[in-house]
Amino acid sequence: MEAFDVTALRGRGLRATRPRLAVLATLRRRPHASAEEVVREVRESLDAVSVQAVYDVLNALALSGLVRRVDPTGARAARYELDVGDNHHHLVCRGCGLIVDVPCAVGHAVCLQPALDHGFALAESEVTYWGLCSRCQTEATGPVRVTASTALPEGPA
Amino acid sequence: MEAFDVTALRGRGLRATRPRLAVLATLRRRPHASAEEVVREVRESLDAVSVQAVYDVLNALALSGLVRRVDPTGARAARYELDVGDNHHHLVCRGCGLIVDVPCAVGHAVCLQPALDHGFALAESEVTYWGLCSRCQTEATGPVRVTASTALPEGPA
DNA sequence: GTTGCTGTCTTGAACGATTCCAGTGTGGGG
DNA sequence: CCCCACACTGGAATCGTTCAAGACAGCAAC
Repeated sequence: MEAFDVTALRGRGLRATRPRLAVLATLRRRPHASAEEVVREVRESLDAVSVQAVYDVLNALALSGLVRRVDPTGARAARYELDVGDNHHHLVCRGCGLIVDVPCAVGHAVCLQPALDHGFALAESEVTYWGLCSRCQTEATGPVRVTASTALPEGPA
Repeated sequence: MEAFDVTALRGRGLRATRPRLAVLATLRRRPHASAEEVVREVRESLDAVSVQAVYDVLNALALSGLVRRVDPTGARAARYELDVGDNHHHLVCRGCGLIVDVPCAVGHAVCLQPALDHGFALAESEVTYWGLCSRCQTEATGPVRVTASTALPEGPA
């Protein structure tokens, strides 16, 4: 695991430093961690790591494609996950902010091709499903954080 | 237009105030405006409107479903648009941040249903297409703001 | 038209996530 | 093993957004 990360980093021309390896290990353990969570977790294995170092590491890893940055509309802080290259999508709970991975719904490129491309060179498409997780459904008292448009009754999306 | 907005506001139990009407007019003229742009534009028709008033208005309108808040991963500031209820998607330029509306690509509910719902009660799905707009494709010198994962070669999304 | 209540706007300050800067250190190719 | 470019540290700044308290103004009732 360690060795794997070391080669992954070197393969992209990045040095294999302790903070970087710790960040990768953290994201493997906890996908969708916020920068703050990463800092907390990394500090449990390494004595002193600055917040800025973590941001720097996350940016460097995101730039090199090892890490994917996700920030759902309305979330306070960005989340990070290892970029495993499967281009999965996310299911986000409007109640508690829980993020769950879901594989591509359809298995073909239909989601990648918008009806009109307006002259864009398309690189990627990203799908976010919004809803309420099972726990927030039962606890109607959960913190409700309505951020964007309200519920959609049915139909095409 | 004015009258239409007035009834729309009152219909949701909101007062029809000048700042609110001005914000709605601004968003009709410029979809995907940031809060700052809205402030600037609104101040051209109204003498004095505070930044906080605009944020308050945008939040109130978003909560009532008249306005949709969009913030693409990596964007500094959130964007706002009138919620016309057609649940369209967005095409975002990685170069300059330009946002363009696209109708739902497929016209059926395939995008709304992830393969696994993990017990979630789904409310909505949101698709963001990433790429380079035609201008940024020609100007290779444009500001490149890589934020999340890097380009995806092909295949399912 | 006037009055009064309540929801809105204003001013001013705070907050949290992220970034910038300058200096120190350390990984790893030579 | 040595050196230096790349990484990390600490501190401060920035930027979008929100909070709080008080002044103001829609609009419903009279």
